[in-house]
Amino acid sequence: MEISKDLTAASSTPIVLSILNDGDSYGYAILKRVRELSGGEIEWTDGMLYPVLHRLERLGHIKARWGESETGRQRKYYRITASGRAHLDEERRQWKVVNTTMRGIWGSIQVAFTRTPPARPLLLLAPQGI
Amino acid sequence: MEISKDLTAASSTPIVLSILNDGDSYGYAILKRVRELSGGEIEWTDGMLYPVLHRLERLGHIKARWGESETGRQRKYYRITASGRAHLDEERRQWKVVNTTMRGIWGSIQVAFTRTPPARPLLLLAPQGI
DNA sequence: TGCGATACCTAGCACTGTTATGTATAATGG
DNA sequence: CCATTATACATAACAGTGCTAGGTATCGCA
Repeated sequence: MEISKDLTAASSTPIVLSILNDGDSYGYAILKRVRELSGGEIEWTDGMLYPVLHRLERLGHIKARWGESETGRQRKYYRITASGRAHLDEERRQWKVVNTTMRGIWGSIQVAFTRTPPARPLLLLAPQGI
Repeated sequence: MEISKDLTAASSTPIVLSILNDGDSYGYAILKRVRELSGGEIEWTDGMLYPVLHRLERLGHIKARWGESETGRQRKYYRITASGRAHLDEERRQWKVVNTTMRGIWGSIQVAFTRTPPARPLLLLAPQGI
């Protein structure tokens, strides 16, 4: 499926950070991982990904190091930083706000399934004050 | 909450089309509706909204007509077109693909909460090897 | 009279994905 | 042995778009 430019722009950073948050990776592998995670629906180009990686590195959200594959190929591995994790958290919060808002407009179907918490939980594992 | 530029760009079109899909409206009212729908989290500026409306009109997704408020103020009302509804459907599909993908990565970070209870929970406070 | 809310509009800036192109190596198939 | 594909990284020019900052105007209220 073709994803619009704007949606790609909005999702590329949190997706890359999320992938790196699961473990170090490199450009080509990230492209394949995105395709895999989306069930083949999202197809990124390398010309779009590399500038994203360079920008994230410039901002200090990820750090690069050169490494070698089993076959001897040079690879540039990226690792998420503490700053990157904080940024990812912020992006996730924003994404959820927007997603919730949009689903609110779309979904007259969606029923809020709020459940009143029990007045007295069966197990008081962490009482306040401790 | 501050929503990033990219996320705003990606969500502005489907949000505007969704609001107009619920009924005709005009610029200033759309701004208030977005704030209301998001629970006050999304604050659009008019300088951002009007170009969006003009673009959607140029693309044929909405149609404008001048009207009058109860007080005699001039208002530019917008109505969604058939083309606009089709575009909205397409945007929703894309949004869902991306959202599902992102939730997939985020979910993998969290610990899976399987129904299978631990064999001896009380005694497994420390993993083997300690 | 002054102020905030209502109601619309636009120019220039900065950022970013797309497209196209370049470089190089390893594996595969004929 | 050679051609093709996959792997692996990089950048320049282009086009689209929100943001900032500014402008115009009416209405209700104190």
